[in-house]
Amino acid sequence: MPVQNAEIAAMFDQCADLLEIKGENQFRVRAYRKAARTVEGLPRSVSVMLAAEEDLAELPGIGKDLASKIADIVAKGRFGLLEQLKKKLPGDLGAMAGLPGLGPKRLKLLYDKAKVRTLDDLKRALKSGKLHGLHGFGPLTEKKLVAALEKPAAVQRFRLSVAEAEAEALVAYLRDTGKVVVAGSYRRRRDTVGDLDILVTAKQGAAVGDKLVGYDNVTEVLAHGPTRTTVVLRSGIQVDVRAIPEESYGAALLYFTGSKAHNIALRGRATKRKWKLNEYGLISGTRRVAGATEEEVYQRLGLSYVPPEMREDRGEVALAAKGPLPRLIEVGDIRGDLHVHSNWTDGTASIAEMVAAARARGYAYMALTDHSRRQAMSHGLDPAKVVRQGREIDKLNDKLKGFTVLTGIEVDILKDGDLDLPDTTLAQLDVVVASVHTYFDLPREAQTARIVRAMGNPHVHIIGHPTGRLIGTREPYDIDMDQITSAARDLNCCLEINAEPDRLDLNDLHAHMAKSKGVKIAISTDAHAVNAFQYMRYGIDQARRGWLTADDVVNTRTLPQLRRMLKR
DNA sequence: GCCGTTTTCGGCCCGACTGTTTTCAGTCG
Repeated sequence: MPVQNAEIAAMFDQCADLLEIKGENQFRVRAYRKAARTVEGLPRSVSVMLAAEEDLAELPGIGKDLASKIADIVAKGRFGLLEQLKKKLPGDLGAMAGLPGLGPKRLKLLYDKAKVRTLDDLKRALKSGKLHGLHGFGPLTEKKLVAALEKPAAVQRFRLSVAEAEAEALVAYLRDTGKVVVAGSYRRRRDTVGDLDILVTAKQGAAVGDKLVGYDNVTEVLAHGPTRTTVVLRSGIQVDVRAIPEESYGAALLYFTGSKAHNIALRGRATKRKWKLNEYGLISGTRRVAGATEEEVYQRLGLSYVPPEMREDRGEVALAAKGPLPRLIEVGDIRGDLHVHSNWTDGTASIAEMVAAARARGYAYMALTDHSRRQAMSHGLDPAKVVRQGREIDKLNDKLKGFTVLTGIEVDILKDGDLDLPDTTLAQLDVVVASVHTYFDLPREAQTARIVRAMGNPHVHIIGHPTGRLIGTREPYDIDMDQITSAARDLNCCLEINAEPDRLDLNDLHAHMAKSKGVKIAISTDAHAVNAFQYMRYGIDQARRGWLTADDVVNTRTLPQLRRMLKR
């Protein structure tokens, strides 16, 4: 099985950790980390790129040496340097590196002076008092380590929609301290958020932190200084609040929005101009060149404005240096929803109610795509029921002015890639979404072949939630997205960005991969209730993170255009 | 280990907070 980009990235990250503990040149360490991010963010797998004889050394942060190391990993499936490092530094240093207060320096000290190599070693050393007197290990550090070992901090990320609820409440609470904005991965609209980074422009910086510490939901205060305060809320989410002066608003927003890699790229450009970029502004000597707005900072760095969703150091800085970036898709570009359920199967509302909700959003059309018969639990439709539902839709359409209900189905993809309804039934429908709902654990080749086979059916227009993941509860099934997107392009089949906040599937990287091959995307809510149409914006978020424009998305089209595009 | 409209060598993002020191290193984001 070809080596995955994510595996290579993980190897480079581990390598960086070990090199750092070993005390290697920090820039060499950083080079491995940067390369890991580059490989991880590629729209195509390096195995495929190598097979096409592409030069990996042209990728940002990857030079001759790392390119040959990647080629080696792909060829052998193993990474020699990492194996050597592991031999030199046996144990479970990765797990220990996750503990608060343990960075490379203290880890090395533990390793060399106290022979601590695993979490169990550390527990014993703490208990026996072996660490007393070890440089940098005072009573408080020891206490924190003991606490962390007893109750390991759940390294959890929160779904964007969950983080949103917390963020909105906090913003309201802090509003009277100044201008409040949520930055970080939340503003970049990542599908999950690790912590909330909140920025407040306030004259009295300390007052903001004080107010945060007094928030009802705070269970722990991790840091509390004059300009920066960090707390943990009852839900477990960590909140960082930073107070900054008005004239630094733009620079601070930029800095706090990240990503870290994007910031580093920007700072590199500043350095080249003999400037310095920090959260207070773009600074030349002691003079502030820019800082009040983000636009101003980008402009002075010779860049066009980069929307937060693109700030991942995936090539957007180079693109912004060439000229204006393409206008990313917006919620207002959407003219209809192509994946909607009703109470004919597992939805909670009638077709007419769903239509009313779709019209209220200003849509021109909606495809009703209830489940097929295999979904017995949700009363999936058999061929006869499909016909009956079609008649009801016809009647409804006769009465509707300026809105069209498209007939459709979300048909199950069976184990071998066959579909759950006969072609004669599918041929009668306007929109056929084909989805996997069973056999999630097939091996990669079989799972991929199954979906490609379904796409090969000329009646299928869209593959629904292509990876099947449920964020935080179910891993995506094992498929080769490179193959899937190539097949989608060759077979002229659309892929879905399912906007349901638990799914967000395709994710941003996959959406970008699809776009880069010219595959058309449908952004759909999979609405099972009238209020679920509002999830569209989460789908738009991920589409923007995948650099999609309105042109890449089929349901930005007028109905006649859409009909033409879906034809196969 | 990467990279170059100042450079193929000598740089490499930057500041806040904490705990351990006794003026600062380490960690973190």
